[in-house]
Order: sequence, then structure tokens, then C-alpha cells
Amino acid sequence: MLDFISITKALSDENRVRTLMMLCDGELCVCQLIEMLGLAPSTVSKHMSILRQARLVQARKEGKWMYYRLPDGDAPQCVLEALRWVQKCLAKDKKIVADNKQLKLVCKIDKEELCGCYERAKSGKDNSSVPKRK
Amino acid sequence: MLDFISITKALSDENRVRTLMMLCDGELCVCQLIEMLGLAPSTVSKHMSILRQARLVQARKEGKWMYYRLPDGDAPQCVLEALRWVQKCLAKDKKIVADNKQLKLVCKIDKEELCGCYERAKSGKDNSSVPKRK
DNA sequence: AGTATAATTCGTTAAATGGCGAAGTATTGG
DNA sequence: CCAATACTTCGCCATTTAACGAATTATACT
Repeated sequence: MLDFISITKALSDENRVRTLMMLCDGELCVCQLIEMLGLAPSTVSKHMSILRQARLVQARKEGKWMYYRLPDGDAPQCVLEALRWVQKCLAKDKKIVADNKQLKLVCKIDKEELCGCYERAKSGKDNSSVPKRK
Repeated sequence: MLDFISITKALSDENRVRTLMMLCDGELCVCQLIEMLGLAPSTVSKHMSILRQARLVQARKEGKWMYYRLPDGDAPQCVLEALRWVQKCLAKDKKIVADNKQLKLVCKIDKEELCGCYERAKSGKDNSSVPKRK
């Protein structure tokens, strides 16, 4: 029961659900999620730890980057079915579709360039919708 | 998205999930739920309004009693699938199994007798496990 | 070694949530 | 009509939660 409630609690926040939907096409690193969600790094990190606790995502560290992804079949049945349910319910959701579109742009941004996200966030300018190159 | 989150929020409380599972075998009235959950009437009423808002339950008033039940197929697909998921995940859960057993006893109690639950609750004695007859 | 970067942990704050009892509404029964 | 019963709504309190920035950890780059 506790495991179950940890899943539903994890799913009861919009930003976490958006994150799960963003991971449908493959893993993302935290700075990409920060860019997409427009939240502080510490906040995103907390969200990911809640999703991880519920086993809705898995993590992989590579160098200084942390990648998150949906579980690969080895997760509890209850979790896998939850993910299928979420995906089916929200596939056509307006916000989710917009996120998907935005995500394609963000994924094109070079890692080194993107991860100035900390500084950019502090500067107050929202330039998240513009994929930049040098 | 908002509808979706209202469902996951509704499912993120143990007492509400227990309630849904109790409704699997048919409708129950509020005083039966009060008896089962051991909560104040106002609290149970609030829980039911949250479940109703999410369309996870439907209500029917008969005389002075209010009956709640799972939706009959006319609910959104997303809701029906959520209910199937919850039921599958928790069918064998310890607390849920115990609730089911307890519920059978509570259902045998005569309505007129059961609904002194308000007074009984105030008296502080937990006699909920003993189905009583005059 | 020493700085910069990516992410997490910690401490705080504002808002949401679950609980209760008191008061209000609606229905039944005298 | 009036009292009793079955809820529901409202107002309050304690706890939890989502957010942030500051401090910390871990890795890469000179």
C-alpha cells in the first residue's frame, strides 16, 4: 500500500507528470529538464528523487551529468501499468504536445551551451524557446 | 491535464483508495464508510467529494441516506482505466484484504443500528469490529 | 592543486491538505 | 410543526508539500 501511494503521490504533481511524458522518447539529463520545466535545479532534483523513489524513473550517471529515463521492463508491474496509463491519458494533452515540440528544440542545443542554464535562469530572461548556437 | 491531476490527487490518499476498493462489491452509504474508516463524518464527506470531483465515484441519494458507488461505464476512459489499475495493484494488499473482511461484517449490521455511529465515535469506544444485534 | 560545472542536500517559506468539531441543510417520523 | 437522523459546509489547526537559494558533493578541465 505504501508503495502504491508513493506512486500516486508522485503522479499528483503536474511538473512530475510532464517530466515522465518528456522521457517517453528516451533519457534526458537534469539540465535539459531544468530548461524544459523552468524550475530551479534544486527543485527539479527533488522532483526526480520523488519519481525515483516511486520507481517511475531510473537514473544513470555519466561524468558530471545525471541521466534519467523510464524503467526498462524490470520495474514492478504496478509501475509499468501506471506509466502506460499516464501515457495513454495524456498523449493528446495540449501541454504535453507543446512540451514534446519544445523538447525537440531543446535536444538540439549543444550540451555545453545548454548547461549555462543556471546563469541564464538567474539573469531572468526567458530564452528557453530559442535554441541557440554560437 | 487538470482532470488528470485531479484523479491522481484523489488517488494519493490512503483513505480514499481504501474507499474505492470497498466500493468494488457495490454501493455503500456514508455511515458505512464512516464505520469502516473510523474518521469523522465531515472528513469522510470531504473525501467523497474529492473522489466525486475526480469522477472516480458517483452518488445517489435515497431518503436520508447518500450512497456512493464506482461509475458504471459512463465515466471517462481515463477514470475507468485508473480504477482497473488501482484494483489490480491492490487486490492482494494486506490492508485491503482486511478491509474486505471487515466490510462483510459491517454490511450485516442493520442500517438503523449502524448509524448511531456518530454517538459511538464520540464515546471513544472502538466497537467497530463487532457486528451487533439487539 | 585549483577552478568551474552538474547535480544534490539542507533550511526556509508560502500554500495545500487532512483532520476535527460546530453549524447548516434536507429528509424522516412523531 | 418539531425533533431526530444523515449528511455537508465552514472555520480552524497541524502537517505536508513545492518552491527557492545557499551550501555541499562529485566530476572534469587546466
